[in-house]
Amino acid sequence: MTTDTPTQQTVEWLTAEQQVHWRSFRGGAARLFAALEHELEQQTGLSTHEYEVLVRLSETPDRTLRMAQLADNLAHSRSRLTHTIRRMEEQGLVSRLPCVEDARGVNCTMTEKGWQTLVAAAPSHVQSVRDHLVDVLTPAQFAALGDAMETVRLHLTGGACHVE
Amino acid sequence: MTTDTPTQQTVEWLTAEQQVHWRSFRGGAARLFAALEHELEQQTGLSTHEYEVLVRLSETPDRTLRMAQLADNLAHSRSRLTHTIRRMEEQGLVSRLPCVEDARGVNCTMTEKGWQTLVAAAPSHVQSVRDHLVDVLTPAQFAALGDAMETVRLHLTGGACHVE
DNA sequence: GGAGTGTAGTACAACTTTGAACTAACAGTT
DNA sequence: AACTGTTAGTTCAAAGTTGTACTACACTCC
Repeated sequence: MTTDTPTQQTVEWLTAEQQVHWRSFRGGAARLFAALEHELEQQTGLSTHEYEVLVRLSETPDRTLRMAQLADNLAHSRSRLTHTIRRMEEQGLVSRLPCVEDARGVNCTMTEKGWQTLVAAAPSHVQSVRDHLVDVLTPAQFAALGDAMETVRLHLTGGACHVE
Repeated sequence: MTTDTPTQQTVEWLTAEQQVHWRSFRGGAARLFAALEHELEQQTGLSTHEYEVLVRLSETPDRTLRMAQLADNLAHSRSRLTHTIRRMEEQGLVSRLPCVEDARGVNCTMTEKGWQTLVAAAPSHVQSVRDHLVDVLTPAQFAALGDAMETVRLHLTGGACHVE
């Protein structure tokens, strides 16, 4: 959009250059995530959300996380996570158990099938990430991308939530 | 996930450093887009998709685009765009007219109300983008981000679709 | 030990997105 | 003109997502 709105008070518009960068970012990210989603779905039947759930669980000592931790890590709403985990439970990838320390809580554990599914899916997903992102950029570019987005993330989460 | 899969053939895993960058990127981008979506929704009632539709239309001489062009620009599926435009038409933001040159086609035009809606929404959205992205980074960082994602985008679209 | 407040997770209903199937129209061939 | 293949856009049903409301438990502090 290019317009002069003379009555605007304090908004500082983006420069033409900034607009170009912003669009590249938005468009590139959207297409990248869509491509990764599609390839993972085709090759393994998993959505990237399900894949990420498995990854998080796989990184804990007992392959278990509380629902809320999982939701925070993934930046998903509680409601959305409940649905995702229910579906994954139906597929036998995870199982839910009441939490002993806090009777309100629910522990979500990765099953052996979930683990096998992740091990089977990881190579092709990693390859996709390489193909469309990592290997397309120079190492310095990729590092700069990561650093910049880490700054953005920290700013958004108020410095908390170092996990994701 | 950290595992050694001895039987894997040719997959090159990400280094620890690359994994960190990849997660920062994924997590930062997800949170950023979610935040922008929320703020735009709260402040104007528009979704970012609807906003983007209006932006694209506003940039053409006659505030009109074919459905397919719109879908390509936004990297949305045809089906999704049909739904979005139907909803926007119900709100009076756009209108659809059969295309004269190609009787299969449909021209989507921005109404005056659509234009006014965009003009009213733009300042706060621009401010959000500044607050959470542009002003959080150094100009060099932001430019590098844009350049990197442009490279990613071009790679994904095979160099075509310069518009987005 | 009971009231009030906050947190964990689920259920529900409305809405959005997806992918496949479908209709209509163009374009090239013979 | 009929035949084939392609493109434009919509429709349909299934699946996913959202926000709110709800239940259950925990924490505090009087």
